Amino acid sequence: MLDLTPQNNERFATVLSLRETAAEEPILLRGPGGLPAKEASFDRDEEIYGESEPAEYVYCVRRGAVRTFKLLRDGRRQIDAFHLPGEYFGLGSGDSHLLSAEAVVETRVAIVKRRALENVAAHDAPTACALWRMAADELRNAQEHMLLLGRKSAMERVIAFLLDMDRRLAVAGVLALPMSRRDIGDYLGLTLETVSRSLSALAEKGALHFSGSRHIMLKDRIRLRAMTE
Amino acid sequence: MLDLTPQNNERFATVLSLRETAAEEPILLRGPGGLPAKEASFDRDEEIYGESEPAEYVYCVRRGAVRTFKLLRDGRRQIDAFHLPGEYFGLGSGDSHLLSAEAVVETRVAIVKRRALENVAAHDAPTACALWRMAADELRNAQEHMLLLGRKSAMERVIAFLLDMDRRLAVAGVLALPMSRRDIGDYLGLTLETVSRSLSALAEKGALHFSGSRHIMLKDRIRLRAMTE
DNA sequence: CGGTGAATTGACGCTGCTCAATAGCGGTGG
DNA sequence: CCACCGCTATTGAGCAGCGTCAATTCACCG
Repeated sequence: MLDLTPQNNERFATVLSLRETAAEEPILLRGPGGLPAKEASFDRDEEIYGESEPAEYVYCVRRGAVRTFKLLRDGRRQIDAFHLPGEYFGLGSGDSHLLSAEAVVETRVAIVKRRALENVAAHDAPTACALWRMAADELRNAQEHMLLLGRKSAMERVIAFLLDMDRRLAVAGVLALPMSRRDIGDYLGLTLETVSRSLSALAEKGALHFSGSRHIMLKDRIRLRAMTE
Repeated sequence: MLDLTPQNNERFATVLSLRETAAEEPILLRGPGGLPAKEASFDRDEEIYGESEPAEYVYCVRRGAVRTFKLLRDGRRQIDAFHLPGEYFGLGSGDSHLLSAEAVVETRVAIVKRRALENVAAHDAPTACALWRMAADELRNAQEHMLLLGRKSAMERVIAFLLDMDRRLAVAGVLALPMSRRDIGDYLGLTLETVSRSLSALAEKGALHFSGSRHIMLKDRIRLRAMTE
């Protein structure tokens, strides 16, 4: 399961931030207090950690994709974020995790011991500031997502999702989605059928093209953006 | 509007944290780096700051209540939090606010210059850690709220809201809500009519008693709690 | 190819929204 | 002290958007 073999000596320094504004962000774990990162691999749908488990590690996605989510007793699921290569997860400030995390596809992550990180932060202000910023960035995403979940229509939600994924992982204008329609629905507060119908309607209108159900090319991003704000 | 008259020399030190677990939390702005706090008052429905305004201050509620929210162009509103006495708001890590803030009722807040706070955090690890924790606490609230907005029924949302408010501001078992049904609806992703109907249904079943539409006494909190999880 | 899980599509129903009328509450002034 | 007024909350009727259930169809991978 957890493959903790020391893989190399590279540090988190090469992995800059939660977002592609990487270069300007504070660099977690570099410098004198920098911590050595190990790596671990997870299969598709494999659990990385469970809600309310003690939080032993902090993670950074290298390859693949991770979903973090909460469950209700009857099985309803809310995915609160997808974490893509270069993004951190698992760094709330409490002792135990508040969410569960699973690999969406075959995934490799860098890990660092949480306690070590906290020890550094406790007397190194720049590291602590970096943690603050990263938490604040996640908070901003959560706030935007609450607006989506509380007040947007199904079509608006799906368009917002497509634009976000397009920005974060499109290569040469093509979006290769790692997650299923069910995952998307559980992220957007919809059913998988509603997601599918919305995507079909957009394709029908020529707003996007499919090449296989998980490969999407958006047409006219400007107009799409105007439909979610 | 902003009454920045130095009111007294007390410091944020007396205001402990975002939550009632105050005593155990790190104390923002105490000690050598502690910053002097001024105070300001706002009328009911008065704007405290607007979305995308430069973030000049960080706030702590003294008396009253504050709502922070986002708007869509057509007027749809999502309130992402109510801030009650003792709670901080306005401390994302960016240069400009991500939300608007308004006083729900006549409200008094303590304020501190954001730049001064950042200057302290930049070389004082404990202060930076306190900021990290506060952002992480807000993030936890946001994650719980996403589950509510994405996956809970109207009745479950209203019950969750009542239990949360009961915990945070009930005195002698009675909840005196400062906000309108519309505010509650915009917080829960519902209309004011649905909120009203849910409350009436709960009163009908004897799960709560009204004494005036904004004074509520919950009956059997245990059973109510079982209805939201 | 063939099999299996994912995605699409259709029919129908329910939850919560919209629009509208009424009732209640709190403040104000005669 | 009570009558009035404006705002807030309640309640009702009808409807629509999205969920549910079910049947195909599609894509991926051996």
